[in-house]
Amino acid sequence: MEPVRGDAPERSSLHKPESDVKSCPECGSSSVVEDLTRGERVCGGCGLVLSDHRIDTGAEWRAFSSEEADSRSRVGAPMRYTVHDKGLSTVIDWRDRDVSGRKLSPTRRSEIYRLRKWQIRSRVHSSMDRNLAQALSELERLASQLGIPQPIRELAALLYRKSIQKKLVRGRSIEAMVAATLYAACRIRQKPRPLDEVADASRIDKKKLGQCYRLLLRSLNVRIPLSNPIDYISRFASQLELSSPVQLRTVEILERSRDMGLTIGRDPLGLAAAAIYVASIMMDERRTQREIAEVARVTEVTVRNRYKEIVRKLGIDTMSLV
DNA sequence: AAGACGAAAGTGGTTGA
DNA sequence: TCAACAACTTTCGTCTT
Repeated sequence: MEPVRGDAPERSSLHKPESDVKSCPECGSSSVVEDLTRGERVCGGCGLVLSDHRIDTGAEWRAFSSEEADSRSRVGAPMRYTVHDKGLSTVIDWRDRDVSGRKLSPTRRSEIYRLRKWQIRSRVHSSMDRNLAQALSELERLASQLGIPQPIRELAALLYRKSIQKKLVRGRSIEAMVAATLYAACRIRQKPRPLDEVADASRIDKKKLGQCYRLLLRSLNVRIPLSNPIDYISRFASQLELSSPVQLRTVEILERSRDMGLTIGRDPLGLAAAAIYVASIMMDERRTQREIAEVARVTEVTVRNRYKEIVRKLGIDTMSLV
């Protein structure tokens, strides 16, 4: 397989273990081999692929000798959108000496002094950068509270930069726009979080957040498809401590429901919740409507309505459920 | 007593005149 | 800009396990 570079969306697969596993779930071996050229992490014991589609952070060129490697290498930290100057800063330090340690001439010295002054001013003192610096720290706070991985944070930061350029932030709270970009980034990467969850973690109410999110979609011309209920399953299932057979059955139910046209115009969260409810009963790991409604952030009524439809249309025997 | 059920009224967003 | 509309929520009384 070709290594994946750039920001190719990673498709979540139910059985793919999280990428930061320390030991192999299959044989227990703790030797994990990174195969960067193939973008995979492989168990050294049994060869099980622990995660694939990893982003290759290595160089995009090949070198055939160490001299060639040296000459081609470009030094510096990787560019990041979550640092307000993209991490590309070169800082002029305070010593009045050049690289070889000699004292600078007076004219050179005043020149350096001037450069340093303007570097400091231009970095933090322009209003856009001040806004950005504040927004990015809020982004970090929010993202870590929600447990959102770095690549998604980077995407959110990129979206925020774009919305500053489009002057979307003016007249709106920074927090609201940050929350909206984070919510959007999660959905783009197919790891959606309920809007309520993001709203709770920030100090923004759901309504404002929704407004900012829609504004973002319209102004940046990004087309984000409806979230897929399946993308919620593994998170909800683990919150409810449901086994993986239940998750599998849930996915099955969702796929059949989609084929029967039960999903159009329905809230993906409600569908996910209802499918989990049905599957949990079928697999004899019953959870109450209330418990499920709570993690999916919908009401019991919605769970009920969806699950009734599913049972009726898919011809699931109600008796076998009880 | 907890969970499930379903009716009725309220909410916020979308659509189309 | 406004009304109709679909989906979801809130609330509440009743039935079931």
